[in-house]
Amino acid sequence: MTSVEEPARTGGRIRDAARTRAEILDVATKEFARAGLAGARVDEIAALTRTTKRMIYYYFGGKEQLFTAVLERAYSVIRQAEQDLDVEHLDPVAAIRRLAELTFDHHEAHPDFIRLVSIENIHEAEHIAASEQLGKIGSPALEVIHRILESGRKSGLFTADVDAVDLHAMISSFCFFRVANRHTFGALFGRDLTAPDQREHYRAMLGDMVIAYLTADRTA
Amino acid sequence: MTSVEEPARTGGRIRDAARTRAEILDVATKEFARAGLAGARVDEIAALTRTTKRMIYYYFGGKEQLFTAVLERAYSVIRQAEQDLDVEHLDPVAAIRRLAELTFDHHEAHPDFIRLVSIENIHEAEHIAASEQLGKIGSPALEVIHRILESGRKSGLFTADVDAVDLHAMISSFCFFRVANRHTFGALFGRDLTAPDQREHYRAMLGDMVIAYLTADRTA
DNA sequence: TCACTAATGTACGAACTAGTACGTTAGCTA
DNA sequence: TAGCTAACGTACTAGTTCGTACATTAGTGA
Repeated sequence: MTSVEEPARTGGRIRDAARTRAEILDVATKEFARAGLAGARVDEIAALTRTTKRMIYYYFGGKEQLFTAVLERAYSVIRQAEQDLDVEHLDPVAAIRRLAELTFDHHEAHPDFIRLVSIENIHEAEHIAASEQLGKIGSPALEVIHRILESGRKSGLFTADVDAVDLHAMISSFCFFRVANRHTFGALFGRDLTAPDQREHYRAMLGDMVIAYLTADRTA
Repeated sequence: MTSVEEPARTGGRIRDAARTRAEILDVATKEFARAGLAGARVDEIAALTRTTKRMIYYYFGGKEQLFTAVLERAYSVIRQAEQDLDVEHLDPVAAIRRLAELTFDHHEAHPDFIRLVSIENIHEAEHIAASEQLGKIGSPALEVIHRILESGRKSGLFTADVDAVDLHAMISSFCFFRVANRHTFGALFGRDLTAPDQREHYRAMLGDMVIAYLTADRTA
């Protein structure tokens, strides 16, 4: 998610509002993810950019607004990935599995996003609530899930009476926990949930779990 | 988890090491859960007790050690609940469901514990790692799960080739996410995962999910 | 009952930290 | 090319925050 590419610096002061803003966001993302909202230091964020603290206040207004901007950009990444997903050509079982894997892959690839969301939950989602961009926009994945569920039930494949939001929660919980809680889980049980050689194991486990739930024999 | 009962104060200074220590722990638990390690204030914790900041340093040494002590006590609660669980008389399916419900109930009843664990993960479990009491002690639930899985597989009921730690992760992820991420989930999707009238719905969903996974038809 | 120590209280300081007042300049536009 | 403004830098402050030096006393054991 690094947005700043060119370190082009010719000597004198360079002016590039977009680049300065993006660089602050990049650094702030790492810093907030590392230390939390209260733990992150505005001075430290500024020091890690090419510019000064003054610019953080100039572009974002303050520490909290900067955090909100960081969150907004982090959420836009997964939303884009969900939007780019194409599962219309797949059968319901394969489609759900594909969608679950998308969440699995995204969360694994973006641990900073996971940390930011954890931190935002400590703050009871007040920044999301205050954000025009993030408030109750839902997720592109929800509509996709909804359509797959419809089709799966119609064909008799899916027996579960579950709605899209709950299924999304089920998928997210597994993917989120695996990344977010890997430290305490590893420290307590001696197992690294994100060990590379176990990746396929957990990826398959997620799919198996969701499909088993959706297709379970419910005649008993 | 409140340990301090008697506010007995006769006028002069009262000395009760155990009570003072416990009161600090009670207040610190709430404060750390509310604001995180960096966000919590030692002065604020002290102000909410009957004693002074000096006592925090006297009994715990510092802010970080106090946080570790808070974590240790919080973990001891769920460990005790797991130890008290008796599922030996149940069939494997009922036993697993009962165990999952125990985690579900505990996490719902102890949101502060969930927040503390989230916070500890932001700090990459460094306090657990440094704690003699918490380092790799595992969980009483693991042995229970192990025995149930053995028995379920032997009887042919369970088809899944899963080990106790992974199943524990599956159960925990659902229960943990539901409480830890309820704020962002609610803000984004407009659904309160911890709404009291949905409690039984999610409790059943967890059990259905785990049992479906364990008993799925894997002949195909 | 006397002395000793664990337990407690007070007051303070050094370092940090978010935010801002004020000054400067690059680069665009008329 | 003159001047205007968005973009940027410096230096500072008011308030906070962790931690501690020092003083005090309740309760216990000899």
